[in-house]
Amino acid sequence: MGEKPKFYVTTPIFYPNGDPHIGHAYTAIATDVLARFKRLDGFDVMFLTGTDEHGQKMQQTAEAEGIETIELANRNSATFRKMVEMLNCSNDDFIRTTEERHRKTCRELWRRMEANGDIYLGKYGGWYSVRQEAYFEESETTVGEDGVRVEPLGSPVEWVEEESYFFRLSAYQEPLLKLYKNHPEFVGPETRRNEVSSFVASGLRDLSVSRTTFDWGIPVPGNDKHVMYVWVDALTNYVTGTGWPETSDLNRFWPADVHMIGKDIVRFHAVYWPAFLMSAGLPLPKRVFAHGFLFNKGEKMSKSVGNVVDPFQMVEHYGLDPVRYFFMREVSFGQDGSYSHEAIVSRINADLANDLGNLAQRSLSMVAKNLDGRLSTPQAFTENDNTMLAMVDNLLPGQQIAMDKQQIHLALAEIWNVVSEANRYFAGEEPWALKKTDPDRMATVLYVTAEIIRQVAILAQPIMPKSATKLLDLLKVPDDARAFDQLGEKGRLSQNTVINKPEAVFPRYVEAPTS
RNA sequence: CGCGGGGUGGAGCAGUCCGGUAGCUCGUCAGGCUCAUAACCUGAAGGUCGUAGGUUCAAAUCCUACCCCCGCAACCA
Repeated sequence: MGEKPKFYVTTPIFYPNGDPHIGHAYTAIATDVLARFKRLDGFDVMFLTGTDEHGQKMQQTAEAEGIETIELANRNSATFRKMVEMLNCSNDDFIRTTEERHRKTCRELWRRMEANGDIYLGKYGGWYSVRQEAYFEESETTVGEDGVRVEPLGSPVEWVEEESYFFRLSAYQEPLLKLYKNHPEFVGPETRRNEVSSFVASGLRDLSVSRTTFDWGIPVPGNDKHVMYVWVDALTNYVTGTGWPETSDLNRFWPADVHMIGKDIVRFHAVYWPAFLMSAGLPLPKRVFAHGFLFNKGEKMSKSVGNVVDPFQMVEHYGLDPVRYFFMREVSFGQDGSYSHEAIVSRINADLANDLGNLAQRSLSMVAKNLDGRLSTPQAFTENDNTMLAMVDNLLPGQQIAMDKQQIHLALAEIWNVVSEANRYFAGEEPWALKKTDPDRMATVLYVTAEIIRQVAILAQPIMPKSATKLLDLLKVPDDARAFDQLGEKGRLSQNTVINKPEAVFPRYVEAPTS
């Protein structure tokens, strides 16, 4: 037997300056879906997530709360970890940038970049916004009537000069452009690649990569006055996860196959990160995929508008699998999307309860009532049966293609297309009428339907692990027969499987009385 | 002249690169079925594809101008 191909996928590490919001959950769910899909598809998978705990904002927040920064980090990191668990993410590790292993990796990466001549000491001066944690060009700032100079978003800026190490980003313009050209799949979706590539083409300035104005970070090797710029620190986590520079059996996972990110941090992942890696002489990730933002009824969520949705509450309210399904199905992955109570309820009831849930219920309950739960095919398949079966049997290749391009919504649409077809098939065959006229034919129709449910459930596992498991349990599919190699004819439900009376797997969402 | 995305039946979207009967989901209306989670199936109504020009035998699709909406503008998924 051959070695399994490896697949390494990551979420961005979350900045635990505050509580997790729906966007964090969205990224985590999507990444989990990919990881689970690949595992079921026979890959040796590593899925990493975690928290990015350094930087001035963390230090300031802690000061404001009157606690040690590490206490804040511990507390908030734990909340993010809880969120990931609550979402039933199958991450293999949860990294914290305050861990010793990460410090080691960062410092080694820095040394490599330095040894390669890409790090030099200089002076950085500019209009600095504490709130944005960023410098601005003087031309970007304006002086208000109160005499206070502010950046475009309105936070006050002050003139700051500090000694800083710089990374010779300018030297990587050509290599980066070549990367985008030779590996167009490096950044997805395409619109993001165009953005990145035109940004790089417009010229790159060297990047300030250290700070002396605070100390909550990883010290620069050989100069303790400086701590590393948070993005050098944060991005490196992906390598830390594979044990580098120590020799480890995890080393095999680098380079990452996909970095899943939100569109706001494309530049860091698609420009800075590959540049850092080239400098340090490490292989580059295969792909960076940026998804869009989620809007609450079309409005950007923000604390001031008060439409921020807490993922814990959302899942509490609708249930985890419905939420996972909703986000993966509703929005074209990669584009911005919108969510609302109405849209969620509609998806839950139409797709889950009515289409898939009810298909299982209507067919399996007939098996329980009329066949003592026994699945069998007393007759040869008709043309209809074969057409229907062929449709499910052939789902996998399309799923693989869609998932490799992170087109999760398309993968789901294809599955549900089969579910709809199965409902049509069922209605057309009228097994309830066959009960009286041709019981053998009825049994065959029910078997075919059960077989469709089996395969749909197997394919739905990445999206809705718990619910899909329930369906497979109902069908008495053995635990070791639930991977994708069991799809198609090979894994057909065994004759004379005896199932129990089915229970509803996807209940309808019923609006609570408003009073 | 900052950059980008978008304006398609009541709602949300696909189609636009590679012109040629305008498609999907939800909703609405009518019918069917009764196995099932008041679910399922069939059919129908409903769009001058933002506006105005142009190219063409033919434009949602290409070109020009304009209007409107929404994001972003070096560190918030």
